Amino acid sequence: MPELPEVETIKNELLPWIVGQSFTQVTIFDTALVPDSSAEEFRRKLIGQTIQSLERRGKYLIFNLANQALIMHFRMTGVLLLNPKGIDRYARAGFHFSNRNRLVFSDLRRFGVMRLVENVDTVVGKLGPEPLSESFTPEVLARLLKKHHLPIKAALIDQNLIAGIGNMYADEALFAAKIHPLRKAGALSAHEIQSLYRSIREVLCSAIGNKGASVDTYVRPGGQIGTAHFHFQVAHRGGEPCPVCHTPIERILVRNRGTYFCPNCQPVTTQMPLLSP
DNA sequence: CTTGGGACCTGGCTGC
DNA sequence: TGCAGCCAGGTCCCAA
Repeated sequence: MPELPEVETIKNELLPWIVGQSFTQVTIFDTALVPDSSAEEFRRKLIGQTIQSLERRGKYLIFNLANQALIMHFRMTGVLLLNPKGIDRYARAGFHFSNRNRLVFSDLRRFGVMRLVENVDTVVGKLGPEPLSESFTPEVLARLLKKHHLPIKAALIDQNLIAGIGNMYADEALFAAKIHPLRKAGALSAHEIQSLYRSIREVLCSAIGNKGASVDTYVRPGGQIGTAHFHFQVAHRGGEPCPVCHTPIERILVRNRGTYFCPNCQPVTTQMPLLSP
């Protein structure tokens, strides 16, 4: 499932191929992909436009055009393939560019969405801060979590609080910070928030370094897998021994989302600091 | 306002 | 062997 590291990888690897190019041909195979307009209108508006720049905001990929932006969201199973050999059965849209490169949006579960907007804020305006930006500090994180009573796991994946963290990286960050996923967001200590802040940034940076996690259908634009999932400590590892203490990793539901954690390393209650004898 | 739960979608897996 | 039923999860929508 493309979360921040996966979309960041897609952006980075696509950038040299399509920035400065214009759309010469657009084909929509699945009209559900463009909920805001007809396929024909979408096609007509896009053809001839030049891509000025490519950026990521949260889990959104933004193609900046002259006076508009094409915004894609991959949801769970969407992928962008650069010059694929053939068209697979899950292809939802195809793009041709002036330099003869092709891009195919493929999406098994059909949750992915593309929008063409004048103002990107109509789509990404309510997103919380970018966790890897300079302006995201432990103080900002503390302020965001302060007044909330929801489980910290639910807070981390709420895009309006912090942008880009999804189910698997939330579990990884909480494990690294030794925080139980059901702890109340507003009840974390200053020390725990410091630790969580560092863990979020380390987990995301490391995943970007590994070009994302290919746990579902995610592959990079060239078709190669990302390797971040090989380094997962708890995510999708229910029943396996914790890499730190060997306690079996548990799976619970938090807000109806599968949540993996180590019951020993991430205790429900805050541990009192040990006093030396 | 905040929080929680279901819907959407389809392939893969489990169990009868 | 066949197939019903459940599960995966990002976001939207609605209810409490």
